[in-house]
Amino acid sequence: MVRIATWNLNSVTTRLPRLLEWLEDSAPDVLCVQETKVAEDKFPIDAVEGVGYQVAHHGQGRWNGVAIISRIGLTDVERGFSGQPGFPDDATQEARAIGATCGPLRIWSLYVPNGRTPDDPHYAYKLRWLEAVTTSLKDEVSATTPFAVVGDFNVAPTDADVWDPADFVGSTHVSEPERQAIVELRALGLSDVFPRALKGDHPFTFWDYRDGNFHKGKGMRIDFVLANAALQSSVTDAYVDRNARKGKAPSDHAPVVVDVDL
DNA sequence: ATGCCTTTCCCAGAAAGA
Repeated sequence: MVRIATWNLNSVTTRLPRLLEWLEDSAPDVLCVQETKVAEDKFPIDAVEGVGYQVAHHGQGRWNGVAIISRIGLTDVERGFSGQPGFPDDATQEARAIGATCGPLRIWSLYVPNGRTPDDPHYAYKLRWLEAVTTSLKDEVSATTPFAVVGDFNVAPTDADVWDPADFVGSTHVSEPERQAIVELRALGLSDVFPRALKGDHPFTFWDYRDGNFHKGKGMRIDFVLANAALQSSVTDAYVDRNARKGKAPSDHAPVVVDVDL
């Protein structure tokens, strides 16, 4: 069994104790993380290596930052992808994508731009970014090698992926162009590995810190695992670990866990 | 209960998140 997971940490520095605890408790073989919020060389690699993992990090100072944490090998690391747009211009690149080979698996950890509001330049950037990552990955998705694109996509693929669609009219994350961009990404031959919810009917992965949204069940499913046929056919279980959203100083995202029998 | 926002810059308050 190989356990794959993705988790937006909202600062690896602040979340380090919880990250180490979660690695020990959940024992993923490969964990992709987002929003490390530290410079490339400031990731707490020693601490993570201390619990038996290798780390590849693509970071920048204050925002963004993605990493792959693996205990089944970590080779052929790629930081960013060819044709990756930047913001506010392409000369200003952000650390939002890292790819690696972990044992039998090729995997990418993505942190898709937020978009802010539909009339914000950041929204157009988000759509360009999704189109570009799709183009870039086209040649890498093979039917036979297990392959996954995981992370924080900042898109709720359907109305069932937000607590109340009425609250999202005119917002980002649910607009048709964003959802279509995810459809196009899946059209490379990737399927959305739909997780079990550990509580309730919706496997939400994000709850805003504000207004007690977690307490009120106001979540969104914006983090997911897209798997090619070779990986999808091997899935034995998938769930959102909402317990990781509880307690003191949690991230605002919960990990998505996928077990495969390769 | 799962609890009213949190993190970064850095030391004050703005920017960002989604």
